[in-house]
Amino acid sequence: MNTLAEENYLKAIYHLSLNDLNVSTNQIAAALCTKAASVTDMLKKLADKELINYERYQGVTLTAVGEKIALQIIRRHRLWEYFLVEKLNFKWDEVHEMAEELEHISSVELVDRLDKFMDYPKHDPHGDPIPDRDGNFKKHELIPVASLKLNEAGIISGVRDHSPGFLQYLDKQQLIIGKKIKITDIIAYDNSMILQVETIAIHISRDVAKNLLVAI
Amino acid sequence: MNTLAEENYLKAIYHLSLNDLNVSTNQIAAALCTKAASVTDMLKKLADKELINYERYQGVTLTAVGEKIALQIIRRHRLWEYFLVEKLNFKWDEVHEMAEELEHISSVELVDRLDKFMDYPKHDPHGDPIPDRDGNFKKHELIPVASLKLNEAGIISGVRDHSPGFLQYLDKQQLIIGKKIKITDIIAYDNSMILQVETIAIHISRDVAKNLLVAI
DNA sequence: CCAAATTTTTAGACAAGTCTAAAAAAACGA
DNA sequence: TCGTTTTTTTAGACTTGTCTAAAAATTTGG
Ligand SMILES: [Mn+2]
Ligand SMILES: [Mn+2]
Ligand SMILES: [Mn+2]
Ligand SMILES: [Mn+2]
Repeated sequence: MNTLAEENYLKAIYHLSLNDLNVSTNQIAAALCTKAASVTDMLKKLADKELINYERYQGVTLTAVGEKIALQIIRRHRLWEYFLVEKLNFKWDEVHEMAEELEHISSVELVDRLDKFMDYPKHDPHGDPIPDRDGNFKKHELIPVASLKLNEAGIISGVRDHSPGFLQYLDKQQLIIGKKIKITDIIAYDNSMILQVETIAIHISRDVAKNLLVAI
Repeated sequence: MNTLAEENYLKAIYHLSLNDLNVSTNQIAAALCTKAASVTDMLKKLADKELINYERYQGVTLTAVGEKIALQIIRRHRLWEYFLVEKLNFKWDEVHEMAEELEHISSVELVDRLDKFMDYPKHDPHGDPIPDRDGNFKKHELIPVASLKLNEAGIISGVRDHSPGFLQYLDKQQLIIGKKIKITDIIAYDNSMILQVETIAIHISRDVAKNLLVAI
């Protein structure tokens, strides 16, 4: 239906739209590791297909149709990640690149059966919500650990940084999705924090605290 | 590593090599639904990469490296087909097109884990052998039902025609992989046959008998 | 064995997606 | 406000893979 390149553009625009209402050419180029000139070319094609709203120099938004397609691709990506972790026993830092390929497998029936096979998971291994076949999902309100106050508690529910390095670090520290944490100290000097996780105390930097998300 | 188009050419050449030692340009064009001129172009590229042995007008054979790649793709195709049937409950006539896409997912680790997850199946849903990670497989000697004589028996173990229509027909007639059959009559007029399958007698045409394979 | 039919290759073109370099528009800032 | 910087678009080129039409090589059969 759409080419692999088109799907990647739509997905990138969707993700960027979560932070900025209007997405710029340069933002897209950075997200896809391509050049602004290439992006402009593709934006014209996507606009012709009415998947995005685009006026020269004005940035873009997804149309309803474009957003629906983006959500289908994100659904596939997250379901495959869940499959790789839960069924094939990959670690959560190993699955993204494979999912980047698998998300382009086109069969709708396949992804629906995969969803059923895994009993309709609501979140991927990184805590991100999995849209249902109609593109609907509940966006849970998560906050960074960095914004918790002393003695406040939360349940680890997501990450802002999806890089393997960060995920591996969290794994090693036992900072895993679902675990309950509590802020037992905040070091004023560098804003680093000490968390109580089950019976252990863990010291994390401000950078880590900003990229680790909890539900409260 | 190799492009999608290159992988499809190598796979096609491999399959055609099973019937003819030297594979012709036109055979490849027919197999891939493309034109002879396009095939010639691609053969030059594959020869440059030393994946095929090619001299103008002489047809092609796979090099050892080319064959290894072809077998990896066939391994992926058949493992995914097995997954789709055994885990996602697709029917054997529904899986080929999806496997045509899935076979190009590049991760070696993924396919090895999938293999393990399914407990190392030896044959795909159509009875075709699944190469192991090194490309090795046992080629069982199958013969068409058409070459059986009166009162000879065999176990349904494969098909020569993989089209959905043929597979659906076999399903409906209960002519399923693993079932034991015995020739109880051969009608001289049109060479059609009557098979005993468990408690029922089934009348099949010569065409069907030629495309249904048994182990004896 | 040679003319005709068939197969294969070459030549030239096109679409998708990318790039660099340069021009145009927009945004910034003194 | 107006010159400078940044962003975006255009222009032109390249790669991959495809096509049609025509030329060249091979095969076939009388
Ligand atoms: Mn991912
Ligand atoms: Mn994820
Ligand atoms: Mn198949
Ligand atoms: Mn098969």
